[in-house]
Amino acid sequence: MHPSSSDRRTLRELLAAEIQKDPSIVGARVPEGRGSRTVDLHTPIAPPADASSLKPIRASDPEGLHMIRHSTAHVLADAVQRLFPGTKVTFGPATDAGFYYDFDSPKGAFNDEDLAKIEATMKEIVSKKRPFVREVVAREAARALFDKLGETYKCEHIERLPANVEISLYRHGSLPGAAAGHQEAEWLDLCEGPHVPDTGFIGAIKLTSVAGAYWRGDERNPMLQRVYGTSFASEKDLADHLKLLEEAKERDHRKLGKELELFMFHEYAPAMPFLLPKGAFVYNRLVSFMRELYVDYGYEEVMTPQIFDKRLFETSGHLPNYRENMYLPMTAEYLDEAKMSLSVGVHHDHHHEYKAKDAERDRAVVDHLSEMERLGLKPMNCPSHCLIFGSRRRSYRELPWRMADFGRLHRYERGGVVHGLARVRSFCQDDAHIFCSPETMFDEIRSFIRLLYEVYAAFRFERVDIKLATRPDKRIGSDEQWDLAEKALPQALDEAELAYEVAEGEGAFYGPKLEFHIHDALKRSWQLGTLQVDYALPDRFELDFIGADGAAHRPVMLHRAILGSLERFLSVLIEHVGGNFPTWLAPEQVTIVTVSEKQAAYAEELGTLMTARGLRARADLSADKLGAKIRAARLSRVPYVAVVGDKEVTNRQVAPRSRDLNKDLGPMGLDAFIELLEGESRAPRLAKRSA
RNA sequence: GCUGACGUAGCUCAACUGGUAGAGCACCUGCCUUGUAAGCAGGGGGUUAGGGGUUCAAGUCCCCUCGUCAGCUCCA
Repeated sequence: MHPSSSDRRTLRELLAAEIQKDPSIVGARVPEGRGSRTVDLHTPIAPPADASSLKPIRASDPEGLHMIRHSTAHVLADAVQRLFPGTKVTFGPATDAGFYYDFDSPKGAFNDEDLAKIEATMKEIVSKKRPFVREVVAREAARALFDKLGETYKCEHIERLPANVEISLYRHGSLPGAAAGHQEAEWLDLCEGPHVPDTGFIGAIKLTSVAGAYWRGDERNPMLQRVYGTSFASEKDLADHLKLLEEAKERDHRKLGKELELFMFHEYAPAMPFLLPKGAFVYNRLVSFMRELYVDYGYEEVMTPQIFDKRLFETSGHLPNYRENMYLPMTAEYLDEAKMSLSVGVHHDHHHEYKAKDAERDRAVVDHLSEMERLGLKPMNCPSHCLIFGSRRRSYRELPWRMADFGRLHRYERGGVVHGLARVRSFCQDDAHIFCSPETMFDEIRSFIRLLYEVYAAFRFERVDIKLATRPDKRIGSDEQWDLAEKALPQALDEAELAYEVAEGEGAFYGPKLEFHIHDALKRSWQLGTLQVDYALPDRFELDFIGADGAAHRPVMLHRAILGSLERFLSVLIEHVGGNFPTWLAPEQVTIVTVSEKQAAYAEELGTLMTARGLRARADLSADKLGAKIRAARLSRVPYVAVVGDKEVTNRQVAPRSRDLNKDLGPMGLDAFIELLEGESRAPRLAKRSA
């Protein structure tokens, strides 16, 4: 399989002239197939016919940063093996934010002190500017080498590598002789690259944390010690990154949720949020915003039960496929246990004390438990919606039917995965299911995408990335159905001129899906919206409608959400705006503060007036001085503070101060100020569609 | 669920190797009558997450339970 090495040359040779001019070149994008591949300077390739097809990568490019980080992971492993002899290495890739390396260390977990020592050693290695060297070895030689070094994980990995893969090693200079972890002059790792030319390209290093991680990510495997870190081409880039982390910490919705009294948690209902008045306001405003849009987009809202007979979830397939996430008050196993301990149905001839009365009582208990055993809390709305659709004969004239539901859902999530409002056990989605004929599916997808963009624009999410998740290996439904569904999704995206990425095989088992990822103010990506095409549930519930031809047809069901979980959306929104809700969402829009107690009556009058006009105003009549009141209002992130002193009382004015401009706007007539607030209170909408 | 760390007043955090639980903010009361990010004084507030153990003595050491955090895995 390997091309003969004689005609291959490294990029260092091929790009020699360019590197001479620009020493920051660390590799290139090399055309391969329809796309391209990132190659470092160490790796020989067959020279392309057209030398200009090699696009140089500099240390400052994203791919260059990736190489820097991957190289830093090697330096990390080098340092760890030097400081903690006996430590075995496993994998150490670069990630979006940095890199990590997983170790099997006889010492166990590393502490902060260890991290500091490791970091110092890494810096020492980096300062030597030692070159990375790539070497191709035969499989057996590699096997023997890592066997000798006692690197059992690497040996296992070599075994798993496909036979046609070239096995390469990367070495870089460690400290002299026996000090190196591998008892070699140079630290080496089984690695396919790419790496920077020398360790000097690593401009700044920071080890951030340690955590346990399973070998190969499988919880049945031994736990390894993962050291996380990040690195950059320069100290300035690192400083910028750390500042961003600091900012993210400041905006953490759990912190702001507490400070701004938006929500709370209690150990009596772990991972189930309590929305306090202010948080509940924002939540309800989100719902009312969606409802306004639903009017224009032709949705109808329904309300459905919380608790169901489990037969519903048998029909829908949730019990077989989703059981571990469902809240079941009583399971068959518990019922059996209860029967055993109550000894119902067991003869008690030798127990005089177990009387007929006891048996009767125990049977009553079991009857009650048996009834409980039939129940389950809904984890999704779709089954109820199928019941509604199927409740009577439907005509094609009723389709498409866009059925919205803000019903509360309960899903059991494992203890380690819950996170503030972002991952909870009790939540609500801006959920809707569109029942339509296969022929109108395309139009529905198109209309949904327009709605989705209108919603995201209202929250000023500037960038949306779309992923198309296609058929997984394990699936239901016919290939024809899948073809149809997988054709409709990209067609709608193409028409809207939206770029997307394909995620092969990541669709739901019942249909392909679109995922909509937004970028927040701190450039972090979150999946919010989703659209799933489903042929399976209509089948399982035997749904049909009478077509124009008088025959029964099976509808297609589109599962769709834009905000996703309202709780999660709230967490994203809080962090996106840093707690500074825009006026239309702010639980309190204006705080009226008095200069002295003399203006109290006027302030109260203003509060009443504005509240009557539908604004959210409050008068702060506390004994604090003006500065203190303004400070308090600013800390609570109110968009406007309306200052009233004697001058304002006399002229029926206010002196507003804007949160977003952080300045005093000067005296303003009362009506003008109310108009300003009313204008900002309307949710942002796109222009109506023409026809 | 697993690995590790953590849990002290409403919030943020102190209390050296076991030796009388504190501060700032917030809250309440009073004084000040105030002009754009903290006026002054006084006061109330704790079974140190819960339970068990070791000890003359436990916030501190050990065990269990619950919860939280960082990861792993999973996901809206």
